[in-house]
Formats: sequence, structure tokens, C-alpha cells
Amino acid sequence: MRRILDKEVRRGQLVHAAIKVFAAKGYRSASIADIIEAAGVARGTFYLYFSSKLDAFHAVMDRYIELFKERVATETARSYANPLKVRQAIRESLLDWLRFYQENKDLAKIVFREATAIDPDYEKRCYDMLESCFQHWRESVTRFQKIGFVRRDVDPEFLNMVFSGVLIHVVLRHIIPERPPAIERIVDQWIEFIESGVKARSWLA
Amino acid sequence: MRRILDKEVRRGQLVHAAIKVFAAKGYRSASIADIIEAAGVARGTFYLYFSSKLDAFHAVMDRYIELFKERVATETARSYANPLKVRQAIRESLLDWLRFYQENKDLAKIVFREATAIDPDYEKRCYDMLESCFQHWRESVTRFQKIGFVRRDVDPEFLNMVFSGVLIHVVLRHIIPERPPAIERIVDQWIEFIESGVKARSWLA
Amino acid sequence: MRRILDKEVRRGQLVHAAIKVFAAKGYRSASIADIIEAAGVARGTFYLYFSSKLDAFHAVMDRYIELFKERVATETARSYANPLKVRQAIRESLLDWLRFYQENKDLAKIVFREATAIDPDYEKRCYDMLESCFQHWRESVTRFQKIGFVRRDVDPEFLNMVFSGVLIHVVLRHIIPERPPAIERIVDQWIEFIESGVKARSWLA
Amino acid sequence: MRRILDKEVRRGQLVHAAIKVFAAKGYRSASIADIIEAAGVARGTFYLYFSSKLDAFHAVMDRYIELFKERVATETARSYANPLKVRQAIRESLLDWLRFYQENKDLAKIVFREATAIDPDYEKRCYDMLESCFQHWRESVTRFQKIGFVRRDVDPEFLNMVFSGVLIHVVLRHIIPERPPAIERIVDQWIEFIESGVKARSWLA
DNA sequence: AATGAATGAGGTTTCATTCAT
DNA sequence: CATGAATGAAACCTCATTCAT
Repeated sequence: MRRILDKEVRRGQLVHAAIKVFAAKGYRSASIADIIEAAGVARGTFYLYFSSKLDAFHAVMDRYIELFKERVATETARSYANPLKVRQAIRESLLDWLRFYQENKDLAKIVFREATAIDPDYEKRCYDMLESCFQHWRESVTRFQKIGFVRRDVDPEFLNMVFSGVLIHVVLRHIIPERPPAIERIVDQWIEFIESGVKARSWLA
Repeated sequence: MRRILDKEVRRGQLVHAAIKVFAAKGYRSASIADIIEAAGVARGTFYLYFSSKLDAFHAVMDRYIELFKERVATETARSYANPLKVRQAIRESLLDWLRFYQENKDLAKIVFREATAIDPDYEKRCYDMLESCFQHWRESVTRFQKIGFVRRDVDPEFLNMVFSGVLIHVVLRHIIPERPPAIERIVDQWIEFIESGVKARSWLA
Repeated sequence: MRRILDKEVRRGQLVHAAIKVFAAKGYRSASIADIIEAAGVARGTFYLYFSSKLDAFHAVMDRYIELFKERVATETARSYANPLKVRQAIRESLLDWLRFYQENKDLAKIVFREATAIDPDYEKRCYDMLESCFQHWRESVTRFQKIGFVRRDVDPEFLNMVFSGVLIHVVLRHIIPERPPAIERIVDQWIEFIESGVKARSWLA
Repeated sequence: MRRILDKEVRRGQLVHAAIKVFAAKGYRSASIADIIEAAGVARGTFYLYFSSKLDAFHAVMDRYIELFKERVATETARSYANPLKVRQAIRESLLDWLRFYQENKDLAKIVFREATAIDPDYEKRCYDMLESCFQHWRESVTRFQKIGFVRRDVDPEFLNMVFSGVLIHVVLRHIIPERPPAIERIVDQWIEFIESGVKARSWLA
């Protein structure tokens, strides 16, 4: 009984080390030596928990998917029922997403940066995983259209493109390198942009 | 079978092959064997033109920077003088950027995806290169503000974030995998979004 | 076929193999393949014990220096206290030196023959090592002068030149190729020569 | 006619460059690139004059043998007829040998240092070449015995060992690195040593 | 005769994986 | 379970030699 817990703990240690190392060096550059050093275990031990380096990578991805699903579940539960507070709710939602990646920088690095072919299987997993993100955001758009916050004539796929693109960009270029501006400021500008665009009113339409 | 070519031509062949291979496999996974096979030359020939694999990568980056500077020069020369045609000019500008990456998919793949540490020098080059992109876009925003198209109260840095994020996202997820929608449709939606945002008018502000 | 050995034993095996191979082929001509074949281990095993071919060479030099220091220590402990037995003691001393190189022919080959630049560091090591030899012999001369066996007006540096030159020559041309005369005969002639020179007495000075 | 002279001149250039490079780096470390750079010719040109790197090395050895034979011829012609001037004549002879190697330092480096197997053929050439040196010195000893300068009971082979050993040592450790003492001083000490040995007279024989 | 681009065998080194302890 | 020495395929790189120009 205790043994099994130990096993899970040890595996967790290794996955944690793998995340750190893959984030710092990328899948290909990371070596088993890096991972076992980070985890403080012997070489052979690694192969007790993973059948190969690729298997460890899959375990890392699984960890991300797990966290991501939790995140989506929380998000889906969010209420936009009160029309007076929709703006506030969207603000919280965006902040939560940024906070999520802020708390999981290493996973974010791996997921958003490891886009090159690692193996045929991986490419699909990666694609599926991102697609599930995008699907979530497309659904969010539809939701905002239903409650009347977003115009019905906007293409959900296009809005997803904007959301995803900006989110990933902000994560990769501002959150991970810990550069300003702070996420609150980004979110405020973002919401204003979403609402009104940027065109000067004086301009003759 | 030995075929002697003009040095510049041969070098061009090799850079071309390197771009293909780095785009397909990523820097670390790509091997010299892959590159020389793609170029149809012998092993030793590679080292006549590059001192190392890393050197070949730098040559690829140089090629991108060269093309990028041309692109920016063309862009900077674009006239937004006629107020009646500003919308049209911006449309053309966005289309040109997407066409640029459409024509240089492999370079785009490398530049936007190879984010992991290849060598200390590379990290800086890559950062500088992206920064020069961003700088260009920030300046564009300021330009649009000067001609009165964009509101003065918008932060150029934030708009850059949006432009860059969406551009990179569209390139990576739609242009490179050759998935719909067509770039014209994307640009049209983009412009409308930029102008007006997405908020339904009926919504009580 | 995998056989796990004590680390020191395995390292000893490898150093031994390296000595054999470097002696037979010289540093530059010797390949890792030669060394691992001589040691009967796999390619990777070599790099568990040495970081590079040069590192292996340094290990070989270290081995020589170790043996040489032992030799010098034994030599320094030799007593020349009994004036009646000085000739005998010197004879033993010379014989011991020749026996030392006879027992370490491969090391002698490497040390006396690898005089060409291997790396900047090596050149200095090699020079220092030979210099320590010469220093020992210079001191020996002074010792023989103190006990009155050698004339005070002889320059120790010059006598060192003679000792070193003859010793190295005998090692390289007679001991290593296992050619006559036997070392006892060489030593007897040597001593007589040292004592009296070769000039015929009949010659008018 | 002129062409043929040109050819010889060009070949001489190349042999000269090869001597420099082989002396500086050793046969194995020296590359064709080094030699053609030193000679200031193109890669292909090298192979017009030598069939291979080894062939160039043989040409270098041939050059040494040529010079050495000249040296021996001059030496053999030297007269020791006047008994009053034998000491003086020997002094001149030794000085001439040292001057010979002083003037051909690079060749000396190659001949005395390249002792490791370059090819089966080379080993023999090198051996033969040194043997011809030794033969010359053995004959010199016999000559000195004939004229009564050297005792008849001294083994010519042994004296050769001393001469050769000291000569090579002086060349390698003093002349090539251009370190003191000056050759005149060495020769004076050498002659005194040869004549009388080093034993103090006070010592009870 | 001279050139130098091209070649590819062979060298050094790395590292994911195995397995005896 | 855990260890880490051992393995060898495969990577990068060098350089003597060839040959089209």
C-alpha cells in the first residue's frame, strides 16, 4: 500500500524533473543525464518509470492535459448570468488563463514551443491538445454571442485565432521571460480592444 | 559523380537544403546527413561552405534577416497619404505580410518555432530578430496614430502584441499547414475587428 | 558481452592499453578504435574513463611520472658512503636506470619519442618531466663531486648532458629494439669511460 | 629546358615548405593544407610533384640524406696527419657536426624526433639513415685508434653510442631550442671529457 | 602546368538504452 | 526496487586525394 504511494511520489519527482529539463533545453537537447540529475536518481531508475525518453515526454504532456482539463472545467463553470457583470467576468476569465500559464511556465514553454517533429505520434498529440484549447475558446465565443455580448456576425473561428494568438504571444514573450507589462494591464487593454477596436472616432467611416 | 558549380550557387543550394531540413525536423533533430542528402552533395562539401552545423543555422538566419529587411523596406515605403484609401492600404499591408510568410513557409517555421536554446549566441540573434519585427510593428502603430486612423490612447506596445500574436498564430496554424480560411478572408475579418472590436451594439456599455 | 569490473581495475586496463597503442603507433596515429580493441571494451566505455583522447594521453603521462618519481626516490636513497664501494654503487645505479626503462619500454617510447606538439599543455608537461630527469642527474653529479669521486672542475650541466644523452640513446637504440650489447656490458664500458676517458696514454698531452 | 629548371625550383619550394611544416607539427599532425599554405601553391599542385603525403615525406628524407652525405664526405676528407694538431682537428670536426645541425634544424627535428611508425617502409629508411650516421662515427673511432689518439681497447660501438647520444641530445635540447651553452663551450668540455674522463685524481683507483 | 571545388573514408565524441550487481 | 558501468549506433567533423575547369 505504502509502496504504491512511494512509486507515485517517485514518478511525480521524475515528471517534475522532466518538465524542468524539457522546458529549459527542449526535447531533443535534453538528455536523460539532465533529467536524472535534476531528479536526483540513478540512470537505471529512470527506466523503471518510463520505457524511453519519448515515454517521459508523453508523461509530461499527460500532466499538462490533466491540468488543462481542470482549468477548462473551472472555466466552464464560470457564470456569465448577470449581464451587469459580464465585463467583470470576462476580465476574470482572461486573468485566470494568464495566471494558469504563469503558474505553469515550464509546461507552457514545452507545449507552445516544442512544435517540431519529435515523433509522428507526438505531432498528433500536440495538435490534438492545442485543438482542444482552441475548441474551448471557440465555444466561449459562441457562449458570449448567446448572452449577447459579442456580435452574432463575428466568426467564432476568427475570434479564436485572435484569442489564441494573443494569449500564446503574451505567455511566450511577456509571462515566461517575466517582462512587463503586468497581466492586469494587459487584460484591461485587451478587453477594451475587444469591445471597441482601435479606430479613431474622428475617422470618416 | 562530381559536378563543380559556382560557389555562390552551391552555397545557395546548401542554404536552401538546410532551410528545408531545419524546418522539417528542427535544428537538433536535423543531421548533416539530412542536409547533404537534400542538397545532393557529399559530406565534405558541407564543410567547405559552413564550419559547423551551427554555422549553417546562422546562414539560414542570415537569409531570413535579409528577406525580412527587404520586406520591411517595401512596407515602410507604402503610402498612407490618401485618407480615403487608408483602409485599403492597411489591407494590402496585412496581405503582403501573410504572403511573405506564405512564400517563406520554411523560414517562418524555423524562426517562429526554434525557440529553445541552440547556443548562447543564437538565443540573442533570435530575440533581436523578433524584436526587430516588433519594433517595426510598433512603429506602424505610431504611424497610424499620426495619420489619425488609430486612437491616440492606444498603447503601441499592446497593439504590437496583438498584431504579432495574431500574425504568428495565423502563420503557424493556418498558412504553414495550408488550412482554411484563405488569407483574404482572415485579413478582412482582422480589419473589421481592429476597427470596431466585437462588442454587440445592443449591449449596455 | 558485458563484464562489470572495479572502476580502478578497468581504468588500469584502459591506461595499459593506451600505453601499448601510443607506444606502437604514436599519439596522432593511434585511434580510439585501437585502444578499445586492445582493452577489449566498447567505444563508450573509453569515454567513461577519459574525457578525450588527449585526456587518455595525460593519464599515460601521469602513470610515467608516478613510476619515475618512485625510481628517483629509490635512487636518492642509495648510499655512496663507503668509498671502497662507490664504483660498485654507481654501477648499480646505472644498471637500475637501464632496468627501469627495460621494464617500461612502452612508456619510454612515448616519453622519449613523442616530442612533437600534441597540445600546448602537453609540450610543457613533457618539458617539465624531462627537466625533472635532468635535474635529478645534475644533482647526482654534484653528489659525486661532494664525495670526491668526480673532479670539482667538471660542469654538472655538461655531465648531465652526457648522462642523459647516452641513457636516452641506449634506451631508444638498444633496449627498446632489444639489440645487443647487454646492459651489463654497456654499463661497464660506460663507467670505465667516465673514469678515464678514452685517450691513449702514449699520446703526448 | 627552362621549364625543367622551373619544375625543379617549384619542387624545391615544396620540399622546403614540407620540411618546415613536418618539423613544426610532426608528420601525422601536418596537413597538406599546411604545406601548400607554406609553399603558396594550390592544392592540386602538390599532387603534381608528390604522389602522396608520404611521398613528400620521402622527398624530405632524401634531402636530408643528400646533405648528410655531403657532410660525411667533407668529414672523411679531413686530415689528422699532423699529430700535434689532432686535438685541434677533432675540435673542428665536432664543431662542424654541430654547425651542420644548427644550419639544418628543421631536418634535424624531423630525423631525430619522427621515430614513430609512419609506414613500414619509412621505419627502415629512418633506421638505415641513422645507421649510416653511426657507421660513420664507428669508422671515425677506428681512425682515431689507428693514429693512436684513442686507446685500442675501447669498443668502437660503445664510443659511437656516446658520440651519437651526446650529439643528438645536444641538438635536440640545446641547439634546436637555441639554449645555452654555446657550441664552442660544449665542444671544449666534450673533448676534455673524452680525453680524461671525470674521475678525480685523488680517488684511489 | 595550375587550380581549388568536390569527395568520402575514417576519426572523435555523444547518449539512449541495457543489464549485472 | 535501485544502481551505475557498459554498450554501440549514430552523430559531428577532418583531411588526403581526385578531377573538372
